[in-house]
Amino acid sequence: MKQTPNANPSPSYRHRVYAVVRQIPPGKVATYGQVAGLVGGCTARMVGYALSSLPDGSDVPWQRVINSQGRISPHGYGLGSLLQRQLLLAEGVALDLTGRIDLSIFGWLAAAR
DNA sequence: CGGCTGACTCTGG
DNA sequence: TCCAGAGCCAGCC
Repeated sequence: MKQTPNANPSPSYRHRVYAVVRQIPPGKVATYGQVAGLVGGCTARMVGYALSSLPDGSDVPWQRVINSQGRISPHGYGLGSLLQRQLLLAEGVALDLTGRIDLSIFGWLAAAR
């Protein structure tokens, strides 16, 4: 089936974000801004809020979504960020000692400024 | 219907 | 490199 990311009428804005995030290949990471751009007509914040409202048991690799700085935001009492880091390492994504990811290498669209 | 919160991003110091 | 403030929209109480 053809995936029409931004041309797919979703019941909710969040579902549309999930569709894009779900297209992120393993071992790669995308920024909120990138996802927002793919979704179209939305800001990076909307993506973050959508993921924050992520339903339980969803197949959305939210862990592959990070901020523009290539870093993990301190979400969920700080426990979620730790979990995300572990998941990324398990995916093969190398994290810097400071917790930074090289978007020019692991970035899905390699949006290195 | 009104108000608050939130996994962001940018610019300046 | 780190800190602070402002702009933004959607969802929930």
